[in-house]
Amino acid sequence: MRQTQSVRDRLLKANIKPSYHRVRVFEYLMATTAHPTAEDVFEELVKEIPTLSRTTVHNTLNLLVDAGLAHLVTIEAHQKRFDGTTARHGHFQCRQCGKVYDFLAPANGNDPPELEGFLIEDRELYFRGVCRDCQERETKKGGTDS
Amino acid sequence: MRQTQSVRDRLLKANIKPSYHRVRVFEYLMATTAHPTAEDVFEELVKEIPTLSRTTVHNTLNLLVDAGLAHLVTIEAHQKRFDGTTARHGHFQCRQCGKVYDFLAPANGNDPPELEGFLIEDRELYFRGVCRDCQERETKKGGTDS
DNA sequence: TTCTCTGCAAACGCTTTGCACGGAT
DNA sequence: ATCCGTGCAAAGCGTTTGCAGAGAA
Repeated sequence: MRQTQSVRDRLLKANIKPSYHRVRVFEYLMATTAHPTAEDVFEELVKEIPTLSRTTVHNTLNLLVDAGLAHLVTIEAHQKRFDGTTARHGHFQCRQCGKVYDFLAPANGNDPPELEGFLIEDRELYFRGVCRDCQERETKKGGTDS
Repeated sequence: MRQTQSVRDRLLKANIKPSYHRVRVFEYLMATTAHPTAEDVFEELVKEIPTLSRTTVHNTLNLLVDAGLAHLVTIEAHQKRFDGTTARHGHFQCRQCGKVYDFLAPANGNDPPELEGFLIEDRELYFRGVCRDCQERETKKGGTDS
């Protein structure tokens, strides 16, 4: 419950009233590494909060992103994914299984010279390809594709 | 017109029949640095090809991306942007004016160790913040926000 | 003739908006 | 009594799909 307390404080600092729903959404987001979509968050939380609505989840997630408390992951074009981690890191999405992996961003702090004078607030590194599991699956199958 | 020729060749190599529409879409994509959306491409090309339809533009852009001839830029969640450049580079989007800037990716060839064994086919670097122009605009205004 | 590119219109999926209810202060 | 978080339903927006017509080989 003390985590809840710190969550409340962080919301308060961001001028977001820490209602029960908002606290739960924020907690869930920080606890998971699955880069959930708004729908994912809703489906998980509605189990324990049956009256929860999608609108509230959307509202809350947008509030969190606007306040800088959550990250927007746009590695897929048709939907928003959210990330409660504020640490700088990247995402890899496998084009076969669709899974999104986290990785720590390489520690090359230097930003490109073209962006001198730009205020950089957010850095996202997106890699796409085929994950190890899917490659092994391919290898096992060999040329069995007829 | 010789560029058209090379465009045709590249399409042919990718097993895409170089129809007139497809050639024009691909040419346009390679000529611009504006990271157009499908709608942008449509609105530009429909001026010279009045019978062009959005469906064809979408189809063609998806073909190009699947063939690796174009890049999908998902820096915004609600729409797809396309990029005809195959060179490794990054994008910066200003949260005030919405403009997307290109920059050459920093030459940090080393990929994160967590992704060892992963087949990395595509690397995208997305920065968000406030561009120089918008910062200057803010500075000029000072506290004039009423 | 056959193949497939094209285009219209409708369907689709996710997000946002409008509005009214209800709890908290 | 006022404020504002909440939830339902509908609208919105860009993308995809189904199907029929036209053009190329």
